[in-house]
Amino acid sequence: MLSTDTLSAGSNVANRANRSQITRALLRLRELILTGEFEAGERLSELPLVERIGVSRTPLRLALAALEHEGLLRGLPGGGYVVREFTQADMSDAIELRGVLEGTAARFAAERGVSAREIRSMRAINGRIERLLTRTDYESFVLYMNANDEFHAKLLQLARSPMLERALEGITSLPFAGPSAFVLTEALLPESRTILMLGHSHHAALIEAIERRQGARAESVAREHARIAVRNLEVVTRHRELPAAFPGASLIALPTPAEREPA
Amino acid sequence: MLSTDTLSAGSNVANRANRSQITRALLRLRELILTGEFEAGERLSELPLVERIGVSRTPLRLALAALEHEGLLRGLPGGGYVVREFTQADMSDAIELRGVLEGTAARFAAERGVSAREIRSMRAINGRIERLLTRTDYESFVLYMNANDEFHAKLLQLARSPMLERALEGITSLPFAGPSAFVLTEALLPESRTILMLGHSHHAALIEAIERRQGARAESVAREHARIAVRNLEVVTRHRELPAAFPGASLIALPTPAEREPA
DNA sequence: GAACGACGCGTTGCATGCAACTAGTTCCTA
DNA sequence: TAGGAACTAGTTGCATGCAACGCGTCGTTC
Repeated sequence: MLSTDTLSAGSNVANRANRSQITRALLRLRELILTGEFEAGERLSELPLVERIGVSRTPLRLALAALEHEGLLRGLPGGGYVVREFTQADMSDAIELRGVLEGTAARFAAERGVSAREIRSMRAINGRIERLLTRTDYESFVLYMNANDEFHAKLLQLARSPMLERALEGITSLPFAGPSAFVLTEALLPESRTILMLGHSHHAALIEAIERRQGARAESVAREHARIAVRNLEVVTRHRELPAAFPGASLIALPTPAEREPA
Repeated sequence: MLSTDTLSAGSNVANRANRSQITRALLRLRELILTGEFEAGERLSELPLVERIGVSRTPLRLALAALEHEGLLRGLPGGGYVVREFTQADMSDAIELRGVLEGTAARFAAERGVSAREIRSMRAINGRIERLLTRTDYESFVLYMNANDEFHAKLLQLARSPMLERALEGITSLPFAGPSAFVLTEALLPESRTILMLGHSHHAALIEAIERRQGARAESVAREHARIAVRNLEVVTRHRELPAAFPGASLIALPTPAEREPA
């Protein structure tokens, strides 16, 4: 097809940068899904996507399969994929599961022991978070998100368990289940500072529990910490008029049970 | 390739039965890996596999990608796949994680409530398990495995959480992490009956806790239940001369002396 | 003798053509 | 008029050819 000519100059460069057409298709597809470009439940046919994304069917199919494994798509029995939709119960369960797994990470870290150096590193990240709490501009929220993600990544690392990393990755790959999924939405709420400070104190308790090798405490604190996100989810879904909502908000299914399919 | 002619008659029949060449390749590859046909760490090149399995490269690649998501293969940075190897720590962590997630399933079931009918159904399965414990023939062990798998599947179902199902599936897809992974190995041990009876009593406690809506108890019983498998793993790896060992035993990496840590 | 460059082989990534299947529609027949 | 059969459009499944890449080897040159 001729239109690839116009793309190829750019795409071949991005090609090497992105490593492959598969990656390119994966990133673009994920972006399209998460920005609500497709209806929840809409069928994704290959040929239209080929035109839209600019890769051929082979890498596109691999990307679609990857997104199915990731949970954003659902395969149809007769072939083909549809955009998966999530109920609010799905979302809050996913967040609760993140809490369970992060709780296990915290428990492992406490039980297996971490060096004083690593404790200091955690405290340093949490100190950065604390300083960011006093600022209310948009950029500080972005910096907060980064620091928060860093804290959670570091916690996972302290558990020293590749299997746990894999399991947690399977959950946080869902757009609404990550540790910072609701931070930017939260910024719009009046009580946001209170919530963020609560999170900060959870972090501090988590560090202390790990340092003192209190596994059960570390686990339960991490679980409660995740439930902040459950509360945010409930707030956001109650005010569906909020502008940007949150990543993957377009995938939420209408809560009416009558809408459920007979199959 | 000409040899497809000889295969096509048979494979086309199996084709429809297996639903697709991808499924065919997936099942065959998994079988080859788990029976130890490949070395742990061995590179799997596509062309030799095409000859060996009898499907073309396209569905084979899809199957390889699926096995990577499943965790049995590891993708190389330059392309291609190698058979993943697991340390004993990986295996025991995976089992512990199954306990954590099954514990969450048990807690959800207790917190959300299950009908008396479902409690009876669980008791019925556990009753079948109890009756099978008195028999020591091979076939009874197979029946035991089926009933045990059924019990664990039912437990997961009672949690009523698709997200939890997905997360648990990600763990139990590893061959050594499933609830019945070590049953057949265990049959060879002198203390097997004692172990199986312990498992049975765990099941009974689990049912009772769910019935009484004791979430914390249900969770901790399920965790402890999974640790039976950790103990079995330790026994088996200590006696590496055991014949069939367990599914995926060929994937275990030899522990480097540095990894033997003070208990 | 050592180092560097070119060539060849094996490998994966990708694009595309063809076949099979599904669903919807129209037309024919009872 | 109602039911069924055939046709058509759209879709995915699959096989294969080609190109690019990495790597080892061999030859040449300094």
